[in-house]
Amino acid sequence: MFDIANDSPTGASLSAAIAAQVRVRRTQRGLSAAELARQAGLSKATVSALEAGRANPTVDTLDAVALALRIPLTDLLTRGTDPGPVLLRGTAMPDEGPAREMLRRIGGGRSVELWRLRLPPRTQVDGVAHSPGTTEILLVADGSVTAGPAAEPAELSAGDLLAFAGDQAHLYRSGGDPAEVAMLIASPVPGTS
Amino acid sequence: MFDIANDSPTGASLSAAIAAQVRVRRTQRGLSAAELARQAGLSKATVSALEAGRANPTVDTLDAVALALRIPLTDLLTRGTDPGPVLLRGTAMPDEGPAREMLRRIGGGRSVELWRLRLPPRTQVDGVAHSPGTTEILLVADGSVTAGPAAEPAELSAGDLLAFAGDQAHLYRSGGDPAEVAMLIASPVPGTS
DNA sequence: AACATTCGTTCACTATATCGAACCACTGTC
DNA sequence: GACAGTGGTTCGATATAGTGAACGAATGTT
Repeated sequence: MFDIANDSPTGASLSAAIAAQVRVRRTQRGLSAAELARQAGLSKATVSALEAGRANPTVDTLDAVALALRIPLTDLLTRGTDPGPVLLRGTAMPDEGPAREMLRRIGGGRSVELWRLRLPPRTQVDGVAHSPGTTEILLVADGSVTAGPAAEPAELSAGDLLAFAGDQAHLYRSGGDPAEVAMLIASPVPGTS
Repeated sequence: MFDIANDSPTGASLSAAIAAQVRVRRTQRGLSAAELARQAGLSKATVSALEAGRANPTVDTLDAVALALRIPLTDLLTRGTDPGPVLLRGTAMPDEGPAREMLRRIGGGRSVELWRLRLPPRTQVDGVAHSPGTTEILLVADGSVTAGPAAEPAELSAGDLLAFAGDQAHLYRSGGDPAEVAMLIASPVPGTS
């Protein structure tokens, strides 16, 4: 069965992520912790605990911090994601009721390209390795293809979905029939870091 | 001057926004408040207060709720819904040779989520309006669906691709057969400008 | 040198977010 | 009817997030 990777593993790592975010964005802005506390209308103790990762702040305090840092609230909650490939077969979902499940979130600062790839029978296309951090997502619309990292390609048929890191050698190869694939390339924008 | 538009106008409305989000996403998932509390490991009182908009939850509780709802934590904090319809219909590819064609490029500074949506026959799911600037891309893997902006949905069948602005009311509705849709949500990261 | 600021942490106290239980409304089921 | 189960709200009790003050350490000022 498919264990869909949720990027929220533990609550503990959440406060750690918040701590890192706050500290980074604060120093980026050239603020001292005391000054941040002042501008946010919080006590120094709160900010100190926040950045030490031993806090479980309320949304109000987080909002105050975000406002003082001039960043959107959600930016403080982005956790580091370093996923492996996601392979989703056509029948992976449970049977009952309507279902909507997130398979993967790709961090901010991305440029997204949407491609459509058509392969005549028995054709192979070698994908160029993109810049580090690039994620490719394939959705097989018709036919069947062998695609993915060159080291470990996957057999896909219509309805299958594959997400993998695009910063390595990869390929798309059709079988006996023509194949159509929707491809999405999410690459990091070089400037945001 | 550049006052970075924080999507948190007032601190008070924040809890209201969270309340609305939680309630909508919960009913969408067909959960009762009691069941949500159970799955999230919270007390019914907490969930009740949350949905009543008279709570200032900690990130841990919010995270628990988001996890139980199978949605990213930040989705509970998004607020503001603006229109701006854009529709792109993926049609047939040319016939000869291998082809790789870029259909659309979405500007940088995006966060990308990959979802899978499964619809039993004759089922409608109302999509929650995402933050402004969000783009949704649907690829119908199986069956046929009527999807898109609520004001102007499109008829899609297997292999069809639809991209539209997700920051408005939208829907996914299946016909007589069950449908499977891969859904991609590209949302702007407001910190980058 | 002594003094004044500012920074960041730690501590007891207060405010409050969460819990557990009680409660009422509603829906079956016998 | 009585009864058991679920859903949602309200209310004290409790755990804890936040505060305010004190502290040592740096740094600058006279």
